[in-house]
Amino acid sequence: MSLYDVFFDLTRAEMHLWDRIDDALRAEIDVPLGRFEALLVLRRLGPCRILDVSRELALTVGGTSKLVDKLETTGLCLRAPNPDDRRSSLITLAEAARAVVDRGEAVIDVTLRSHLGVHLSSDELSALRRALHVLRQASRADTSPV
Amino acid sequence: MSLYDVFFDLTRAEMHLWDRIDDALRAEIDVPLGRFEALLVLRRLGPCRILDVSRELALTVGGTSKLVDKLETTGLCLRAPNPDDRRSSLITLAEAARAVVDRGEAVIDVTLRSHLGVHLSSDELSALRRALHVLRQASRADTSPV
DNA sequence: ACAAAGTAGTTGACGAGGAATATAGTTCCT
DNA sequence: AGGAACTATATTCCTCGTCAACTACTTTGT
Repeated sequence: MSLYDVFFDLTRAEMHLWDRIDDALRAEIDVPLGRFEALLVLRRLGPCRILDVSRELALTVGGTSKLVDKLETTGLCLRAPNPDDRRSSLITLAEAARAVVDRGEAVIDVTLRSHLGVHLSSDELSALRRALHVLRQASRADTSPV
Repeated sequence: MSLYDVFFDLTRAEMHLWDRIDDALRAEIDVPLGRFEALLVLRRLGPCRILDVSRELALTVGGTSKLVDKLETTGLCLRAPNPDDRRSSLITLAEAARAVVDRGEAVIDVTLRSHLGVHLSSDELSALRRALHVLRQASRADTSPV
C-alpha cells in the first residue's frame, strides 16, 4: 500500500463527486459546477477583481477571465469599472443570481449528503475533513509565495 | 462548516497534488501523469483491452483510446490484435517502458512524501486513506452497474 | 443459418482550463 | 515630470477528456 494508492483514491473520489454535483447542478439550475464555484466566491467576497476570484478558486487568471465571461453572458454577474484601478473591473453577482445560488447550494448539499454522508460515519467524515483541510492549507502556503 | 467545504478542500488538495506530481514526472521522465497512470495499469494488468484500462482509470473508452494513441506514438506501449475477439486489441507495455515506469514510481513516491507525508501525522494519513478508500469503493459501486 | 441486438474501438466536434503573449494602467525612482 | 518596472486583464493557441456517431465484430434467438 503506497502513498500513490491514497492519491489514486483521492483523485477518483474527487472526479466522482465532482461529476455527481455537476450533473445535479446542470439539471436543477443549468449552471455547471465550475461556474457555480465562482458564484459562491462572488457572493462571499462581494464585488471583487478577477485576480481575487482566481486566487480563491486556485485557477489561472486567464481561465478565470473566461469563466467570468460565461457568467456574464448568462446574466449571472457583471463587470463594472473599478474606480480605484482602471486596469481591473469589479465583478459583481447579479441580483437575479442570488436565488440561483441559494438553490444550487441546496442541490449540492443534498448530493453530498447522499454521496459523502451515507458512506462515512461522522468520525470518518471529520477525520477526512481535518486531513483535507491540513493539505489545503499546505497547498496554499506552497502556492501563494510564488 | 458545510459538506461543501469538505468537498472544496478535497478538490483543491487533489488539484495541487496532481500538479506537483505532473510537474515532477514531466521533468524527470517526460511523461505527464495522465499517461503515466495508464502505464501503471498496463504493468499491473498485463496485456489488456482499451475497455479494461478505461475502467481502471475511470475514463471514457474514447478518452482512453486517445491516451493509448499517445503512449503508442511515444513508444511506451503497443496494440496487438486480440486473438479472442477481433473487435479489440490487446494493449501491451513496451519492454523499454518498464524502466520508465520504475523511475516514475520513485518520482511519485518522493513527491507524495514531501506533500502528504510531511503535513500529516501517520494517524491522520491512515484516517485519510481509509475514508478515501470507502468513497472510492462507493463510487465504483455507483458507476459499474450503469 | 441468419437477422437483431449488443459490444469494442475509433473519430470528430466541442468545452474546460493552462501557458504564453499582448495591452493598458499603475508605481517607483530620480 | 518622465521612464523603467511592475501589475491586472484579455486573448490566442494548445492539450485533455467528454459525447455522439459510426464501423466492425460477436452473441442471441429462432
